[in-house]
Amino acid sequence: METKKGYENYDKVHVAIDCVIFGYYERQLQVLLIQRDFEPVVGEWSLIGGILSEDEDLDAASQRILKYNTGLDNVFMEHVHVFGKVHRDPLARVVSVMYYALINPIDYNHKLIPRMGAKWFPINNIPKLIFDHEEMLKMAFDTLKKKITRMPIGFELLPPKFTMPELIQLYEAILQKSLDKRNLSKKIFSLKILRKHNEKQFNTSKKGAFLYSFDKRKYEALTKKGFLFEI
Amino acid sequence: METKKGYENYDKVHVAIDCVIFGYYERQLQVLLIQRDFEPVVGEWSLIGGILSEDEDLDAASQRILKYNTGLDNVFMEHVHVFGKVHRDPLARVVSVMYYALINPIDYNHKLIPRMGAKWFPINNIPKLIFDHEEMLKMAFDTLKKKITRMPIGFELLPPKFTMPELIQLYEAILQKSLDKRNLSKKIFSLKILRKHNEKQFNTSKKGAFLYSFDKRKYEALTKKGFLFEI
DNA sequence: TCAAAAGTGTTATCGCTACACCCATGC
DNA sequence: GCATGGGTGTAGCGATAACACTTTTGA
Repeated sequence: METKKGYENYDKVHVAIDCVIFGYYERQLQVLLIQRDFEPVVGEWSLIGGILSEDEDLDAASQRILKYNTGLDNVFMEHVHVFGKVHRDPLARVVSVMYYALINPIDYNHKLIPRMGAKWFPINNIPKLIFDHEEMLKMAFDTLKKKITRMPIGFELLPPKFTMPELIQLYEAILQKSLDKRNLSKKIFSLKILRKHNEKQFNTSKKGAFLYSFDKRKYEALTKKGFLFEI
Repeated sequence: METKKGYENYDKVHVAIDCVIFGYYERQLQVLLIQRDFEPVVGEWSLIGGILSEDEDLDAASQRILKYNTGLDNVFMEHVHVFGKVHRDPLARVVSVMYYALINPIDYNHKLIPRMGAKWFPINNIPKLIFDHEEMLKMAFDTLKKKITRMPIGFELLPPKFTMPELIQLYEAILQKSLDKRNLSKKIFSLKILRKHNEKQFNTSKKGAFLYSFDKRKYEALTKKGFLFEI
């Protein structure tokens, strides 16, 4: 800390939290965005964000901001990067801590209260964003893609019960390429983190597809061992 | 940003940069630490750190802090995580942005000016550290281990010319296990990012080992393609 | 009976791992 | 000539990727 007694002579800055909130519905990966209602960029779209309070843990702030904007808590959320250019926000010096979050549609259909014009946009049709938010989104999306090829975090984006074709379609939506359903389902099954139910879903086919749910305990046992796979 | 005009009503906090600086000498991975000279933890060891100025880019601050403490610039440095618990520093509210840096011994032997009792510690013999710095170090070390199994960043820790046995020994020091020299050298050679020199180094053997240097251009071409390998 | 999606196994290839001997040199 | 570390090739195995047909059922 160089050669000072305490921090009185050092600057303070605003610390923002910006969240790239991913959701999955209509067979597309979507991102929740909000329309700014204050200067200098009224009406433009931005990531969901907020400012850290002095008496608030950083992780608590990210949960608070997510809850305020979506009504959800206990959401999968992970820090990705920090953005700290001096003039990245023209209003003030703001260092932004960027997270991404994964939300599943059942939860948000029931509980989500979109505030201040929050709206879902498909990942391939994102409007112009303020500041460096496009860079943030790109980085978060890259992180999600990289991560999902190594760990089965996709479940966070699906409802509690889902079918194998849905899971595969989700992976295709995220990785933006088609995947071999035999190989992928084999790989997922081999992890033994799914519980098969004796129900079928008939939304998309006459034959119907079996429903599965995600066994969080087995999953956590795996990740503790540092288990990885690759698509 | 919730529903405010500007940021006047929001808190500001100190933003610190803390660097886990890795070096490699005496066949061991080492970490540069510093002895605090101010309250409340005078005499205890800490990571190299400093406070962000209001008119300074975050990345510039990390470079400044590294240069101030080691005399080096143009160093490989990467953000890992942010630590933001309210009371992590008992003196003040400080959000800390943690980086790790890789330094090679030729550079620091020539230029390093250890300040304020900065000292290298072998990774397996780290003293008690202040605040959450042990957690930071653990996370940085884990990140380094994970990263080096996928990308050949090890060169950053070696002098410009190095031998294959040195490179292998470095990997063993980082991953803390012995590796098959045939398989590892094969893998490195297959990347074609090394230039072989017509000189040998006789430090450690009578036969002598060929010197190589790292072809940064070819390496960057690879990483742009997102190339990965695994040890 | 046809259309549309679900479900399921096998084979070939590739990459990784494991493993041991000769080489060059200084002493 | 011997001790020391440097340098190199191969074979077996496991994992991945490629690939197509049968099942179910509603219309």
